[in-house]
Amino acid sequence: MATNRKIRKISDSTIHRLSIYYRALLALEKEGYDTISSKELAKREKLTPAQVRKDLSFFGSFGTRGLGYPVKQLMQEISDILGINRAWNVALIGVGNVGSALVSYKEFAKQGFVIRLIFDNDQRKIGSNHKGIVVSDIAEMGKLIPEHNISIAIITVPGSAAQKVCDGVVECGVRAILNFAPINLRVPDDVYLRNENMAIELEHLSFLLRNMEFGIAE
Amino acid sequence: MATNRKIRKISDSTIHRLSIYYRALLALEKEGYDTISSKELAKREKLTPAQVRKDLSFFGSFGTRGLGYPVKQLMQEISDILGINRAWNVALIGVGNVGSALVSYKEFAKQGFVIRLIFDNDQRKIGSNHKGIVVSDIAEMGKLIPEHNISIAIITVPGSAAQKVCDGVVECGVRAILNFAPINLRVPDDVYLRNENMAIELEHLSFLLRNMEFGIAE
DNA sequence: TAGCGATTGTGAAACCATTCACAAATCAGG
DNA sequence: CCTGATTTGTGAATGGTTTCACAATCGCTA
Ligand SMILES: NC(=O)c1ccc[n+]([C@@H]2O[C@H](COP(=O)([O-])OP(=O)(O)OC[C@H]3O[C@@H](n4cnc5c(N)ncnc54)[C@H](O)[C@@H]3O)[C@@H](O)[C@H]2O)c1
Ligand SMILES: NC(=O)c1ccc[n+]([C@@H]2O[C@H](COP(=O)([O-])OP(=O)(O)OC[C@H]3O[C@@H](n4cnc5c(N)ncnc54)[C@H](O)[C@@H]3O)[C@@H](O)[C@H]2O)c1
Repeated sequence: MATNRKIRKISDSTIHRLSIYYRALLALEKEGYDTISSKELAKREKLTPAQVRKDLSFFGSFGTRGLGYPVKQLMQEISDILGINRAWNVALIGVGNVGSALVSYKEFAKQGFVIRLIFDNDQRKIGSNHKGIVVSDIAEMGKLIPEHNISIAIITVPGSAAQKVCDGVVECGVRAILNFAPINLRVPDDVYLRNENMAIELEHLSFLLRNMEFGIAE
Repeated sequence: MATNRKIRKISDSTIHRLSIYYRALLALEKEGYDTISSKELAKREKLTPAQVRKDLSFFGSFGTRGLGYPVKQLMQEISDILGINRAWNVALIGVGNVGSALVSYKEFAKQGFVIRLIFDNDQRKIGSNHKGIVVSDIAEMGKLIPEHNISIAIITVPGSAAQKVCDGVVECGVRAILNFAPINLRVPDDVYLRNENMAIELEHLSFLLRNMEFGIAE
């Protein structure tokens, strides 16, 4: 099992690529592959075979020399590693444009990320029903989050409210946050924070376009 | 000027941090700061002073020794570098849950990313009005995208349609794509592609939570 | 205008991630 | 059961990014 292996430090890029491998394997399984070599997997995802092997080797030896990796088994291993072989209870705070889109996205639940609670501070929204979930008052967070065993909070409130909301969910014992507000949230060291910042991605594209003509991007 | 400097290769991380510096400077300006030291800027964004200085030094010498960086001027320099000192015409393809959220987000336009065209292939949506923009038939892309001088395409169609849509916008001459579909798009080498994959971020959090108990994350 | 304290800008060092290269292992076919 | 073709798993080499450390520079004050 990959779970009780002693691991020192896995880089963010490796974790990111594990997600990519998982998606590739899903497709390969559908296409009827039983095994896949690092060479072919790498080709599909525009990576190198060595990188695929090195990434996987941090967690164990899942392949068969001369043959490759068994597709189904490797999927199982990666979902063990990523922790997506189980359900996580998720709370979403701020059911506006982005929040509504996320709530109605069925793939998350299929993947094990189940939105159990929705919070807002707008009286017109509190009590309304979103895909079967009644929107709760943000003031109820302290009671409801521990009750529902929430592991992950998704923050989709305006930037001006995000830090306060973040402090609130941390206070409730949530240790993992996905933040959509375009600000740098301050969290304690033992809380995991990931940011989804669409403006930064657009700015990156803008940089690339802007500098194309100067020959920066090789 | 930062624009006509000879630059070899700037790392993705540096570009990402430039966006972060820009946001920090916006806040600092509001708070009334005239100058800011790399030390304080780093502290605010949980980075190191050396990193701030090194990042900026790739593009020029914007600071004053003994004093720090002039806030307003540095903002100007960074927006020159990132190319956000101008407007970019953007097309959005797929006006579903995510697409609608993006269209109604006013901050993008304020930042210079102006959505000029919206495409869909759903007859019920074509012709409807989203924030003043009439949704066009995807079949019109070849005509409208060149006409409107579109630089960036945002793809918010289901994964199954994304590659085809992507090929279409590339065909129209678009060189920068922001993709929300959870698949690895294939684009020619001279097309810039950035992915916004929310599931991968959730999986990263799941990994961290999953492995917390085994002492991986130091 | 000289001296002090602060802070930049930048080579060099340290660190981390990726790629290389090959021994070890397995499969398949006779 | 042996042989050749294949592919893994992994130390070592390479390449890239971050941090260190300090000379150079500037503002300020007297
Ligand atoms: N809409 C987009 O396309 C987009 C793009 C990039 C980033 N973002 C960011 O995502 C976040 C959400 O954007 P949006 O467009 O959905 O905004 P929105 O205004 O549509 O929704 C925000 C929601 O949060 C609620 N809210 C506000 N303060 C709250 C508080 N203190 N406690 C609980 N709920 C509160 C509001 O009632 C509202 O329902 C913002 O930070 C925005 O900057 C949005
Ligand atoms: N909704 C979310 O919260 C969420 C989260 C993560 C990822 N995503 C991804 O973002 C993308 C969009 O998600 P969504 O929830 O907005 O989906 P959606 O079904 O609500 O919207 C998709 C839109 O694309 C249009 N479309 C479909 N095929 C098209 C084609 N060939 N040409 C033009 N338009 C076409 C549809 O008519 C629809 O309007 C998907 O790839 C999804 O996987 C969504």
